Amino acid sequence: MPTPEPADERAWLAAYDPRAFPPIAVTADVVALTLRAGALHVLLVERGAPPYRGRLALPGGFLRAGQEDPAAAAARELAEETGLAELPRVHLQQLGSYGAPDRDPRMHVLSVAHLAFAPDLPDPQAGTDAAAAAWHPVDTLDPGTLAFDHARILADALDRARAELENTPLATAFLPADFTVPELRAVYEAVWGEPLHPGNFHRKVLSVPGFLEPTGATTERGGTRGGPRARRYRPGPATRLHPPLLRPAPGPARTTPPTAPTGLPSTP
Amino acid sequence: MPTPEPADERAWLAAYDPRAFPPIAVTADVVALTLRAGALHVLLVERGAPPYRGRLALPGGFLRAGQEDPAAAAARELAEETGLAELPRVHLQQLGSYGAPDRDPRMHVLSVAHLAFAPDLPDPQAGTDAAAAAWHPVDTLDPGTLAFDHARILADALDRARAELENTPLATAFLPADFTVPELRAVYEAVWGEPLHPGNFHRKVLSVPGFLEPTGATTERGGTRGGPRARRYRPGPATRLHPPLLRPAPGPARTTPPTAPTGLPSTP
DNA sequence: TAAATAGTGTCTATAAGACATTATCCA
DNA sequence: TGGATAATGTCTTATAGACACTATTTA
Repeated sequence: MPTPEPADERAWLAAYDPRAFPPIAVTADVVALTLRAGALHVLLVERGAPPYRGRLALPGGFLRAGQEDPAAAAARELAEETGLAELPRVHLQQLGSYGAPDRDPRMHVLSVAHLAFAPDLPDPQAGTDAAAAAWHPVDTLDPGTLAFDHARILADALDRARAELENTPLATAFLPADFTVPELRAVYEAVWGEPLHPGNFHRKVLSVPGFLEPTGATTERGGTRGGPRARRYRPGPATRLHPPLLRPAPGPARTTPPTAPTGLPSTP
Repeated sequence: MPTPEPADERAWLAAYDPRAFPPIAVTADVVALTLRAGALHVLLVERGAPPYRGRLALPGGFLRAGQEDPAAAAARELAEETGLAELPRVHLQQLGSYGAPDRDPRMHVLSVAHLAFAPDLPDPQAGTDAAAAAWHPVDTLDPGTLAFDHARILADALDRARAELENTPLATAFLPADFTVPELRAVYEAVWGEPLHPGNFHRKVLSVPGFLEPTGATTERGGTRGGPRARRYRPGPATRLHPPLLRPAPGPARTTPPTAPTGLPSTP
């Protein structure tokens, strides 16, 4: 710790007693993504109090100091907003923290943003705390309507999700405990926003060791418009995909992605 | 940003009055990595006050509430600890936040960890605030000696750095403004901890569009043990490497990496 | 029966890795 | 002159993607 200068007395004191510092509030926010009818949806709440009253925002709330870490707070907030007492098969991971001093007009608030992926979740229950929450399709959503810097957080979350689909078995988090290869392909197509070659995708996902394990069962019926029954699989033990499932090249030479390279805020 | 409604100020102020909640302190910590004599080093400080007095820790400090975001605080702390008034060519990015309630015995402290990469930096100046700071080789460092949960943060940082080398031009952040391909290879070998094939590496990095740009110049002298002069390059405009520079396969089928897939803490 | 789809086969261009070769420079 | 090294070339194997094809099921 730096030696104090006279002008820095308060900082010096705080180095030994953090309680002497002016407070910063800490929240846990959640970008909850799910697939509904083949389209990617995000859970948003309508704010009932200022600031940004009436605007859409990511679900979230303040950490219970001394009681929970950010991940636990995010899980709690998600359960409250969806009205689900228990969160089945929800994959939760940290996205990053957003702490610009003026991002909340009330005071300095640092938000630890999380990503949550889940299979098709029901609509939030009416008549509960979650009454103001609803699933919104991400591709028809106007980012300008979001409160605070939540448009930026959502954009980073989508970037992160798209990137993780390449290197981790994350896509299985959008599906029930067992699923078919075409269903898995639908996840990739919905998140990446582009069609994939059915045949090549099929061969490729099955060639990644530890990604999928056959259950031995097949679907009860064929596709709604015909076709044979598909084999069912469950997620394998792999936590990284080797080799990765790379996205189709977005162009001859893409050199400038829309946001930060890692999906996290960075400074030069 | 729309302005908040000047509604019932006391109502929401009371709801969010920091004194109504047990406070959470926010720090910005930095995992600063540099290459010295071909080996990866991390900047650590010896703590001069409890808790963990005398133990090694990552440099960091409390955020100035209402004045700076985590990235700015991290840059400030790094400058203070290295004794450098200015940080030349330092690449700073957020790693993730660590907020377990008991990670600091004094109170609930949330740490926003950052990664900093820089070319060979000088030793911290004696006689300054940075007197207690020093560079430590990461491969001979005993993680058990680190204070708080900094061993975990360091491990996550190294995982992140190793992964980013595959997909981003991050390696150039360890080198001066212009460099040679063998120097770049030395960065990859030091961070990944394994030798790379010189010929194949050379051809591969030059094949990635936007990664390297020739300056037209060469080194003044050949290698210390002979060999021709090497051509010099500067970083190109690419922010993502297409195709990525994948690490040599760590084994026939690695299914369980040491920590979280993304280098960020996650919960099931 | 017609259409759609699961799953497999085949071919080609490209890339990765092992290895060899040449040219250049230091001691 | 010998040894080390930058840079390039060659060869083999693996992979990605385009496309074709068969089998199965629904309407």
